[in-house]
Amino acid sequence: MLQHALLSVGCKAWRALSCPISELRLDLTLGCGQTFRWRETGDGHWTGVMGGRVWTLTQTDDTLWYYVYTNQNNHGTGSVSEMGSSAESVPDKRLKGVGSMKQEDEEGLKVTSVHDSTEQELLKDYFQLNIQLENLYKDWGACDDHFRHIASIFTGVRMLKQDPVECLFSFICSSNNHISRIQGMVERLCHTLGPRLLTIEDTHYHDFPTLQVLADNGVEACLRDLGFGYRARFLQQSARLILDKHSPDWLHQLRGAPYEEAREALRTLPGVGVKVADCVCLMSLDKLDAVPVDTHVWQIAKRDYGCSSGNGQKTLTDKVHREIGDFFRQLWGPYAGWAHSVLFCADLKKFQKLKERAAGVKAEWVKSEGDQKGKSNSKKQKDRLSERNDAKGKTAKKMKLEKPFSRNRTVKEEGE
DNA sequence: CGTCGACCTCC
DNA sequence: GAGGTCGAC
Repeated sequence: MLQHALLSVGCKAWRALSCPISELRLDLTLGCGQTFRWRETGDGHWTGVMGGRVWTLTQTDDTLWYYVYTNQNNHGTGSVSEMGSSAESVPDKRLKGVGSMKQEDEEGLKVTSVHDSTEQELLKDYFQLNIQLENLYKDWGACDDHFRHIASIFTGVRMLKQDPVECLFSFICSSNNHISRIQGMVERLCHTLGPRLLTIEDTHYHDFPTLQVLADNGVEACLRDLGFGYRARFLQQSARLILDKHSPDWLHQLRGAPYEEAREALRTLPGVGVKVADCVCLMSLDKLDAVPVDTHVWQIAKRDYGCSSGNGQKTLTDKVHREIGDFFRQLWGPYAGWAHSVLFCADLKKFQKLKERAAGVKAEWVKSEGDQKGKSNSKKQKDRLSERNDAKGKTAKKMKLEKPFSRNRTVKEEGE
């Protein structure tokens, strides 16, 4: 039976990609709620489906290791593609020890020559490794002290370039929901409607369902049975609308459209409001400056940046969405969506333990530098904002920066 | 342009 | 109530 790969057991079967930990942290990047398809199947080992293949990823200091499974030993249906069959049985042999390692090496090389470059490119593309995260962190932190201190702990948080179909339909599921439940829903969605790829240790790995399958009339009832609630209809109707009024690759084509245009196009789909549209733009359509504003991001803007947009309001109106988004775009620039994900990640409950370290670092810093530094910080931030205002020909009136950067804020207790 | 209730299910 | 959207005031 196929088993989840472990680097320590069969490292010769793994392939390596040079990638320092500062450029990518798998735990944060795969666990921050931008994708719902990866699980930690071993210590620091993440297994999931991407590009129609099943992968296990792990990393050491300067290396991203990846293992691509093949369908040999698959106990599922015969509908699995034959792609990669030349690598059959490599996983099992690797995991059984060192006895036949020599032969496996040769086999591994053969496999590598056929698939390695494609799969490596797939991985580079998915993690967008051509974009230098360290440089971006420096830019964002240069005029934003809050960011800099959070970022000193939350390194390597990067945006994935996801498949637009998977991204859209996953985020339609996200309304009124938290990450763990969305994960369960997406898992059931794929298990029920997506083609099976292979089975590892009794876990079935499926690809994401196609638009054609999602658009079927029976899908709503099916998904309601699976606990999707009112989102079941949104999913089916959105798929239907895309196929009827547009085309199967309409979503992909939105990669070539300007941000505003793509955003408005997505909003014509049922179940897609501003927040979901921004998520899809940022996470699958290359809109680097799309900032998805939800209640958490709103809290961050108010609590950590003294942003007063929507103060005294109960709900997130379109106007507040726009103002918060503009606020962060002014602050961070063209990669604002990427920067936002770092703070968003740091606000998640499951990463609070890490954040306490950040708070400690910050406390020491405040202690050693004193209040003067804090004051000049907020000045620096305002300078930066007005610079951007000037550059874009906008008035300072648009900015909602009220109070200076608060240095003694409490660690957030709630949230996912 | 902003508020309100409803929509599903889970904790 | 929840990381939201929709339709009606």
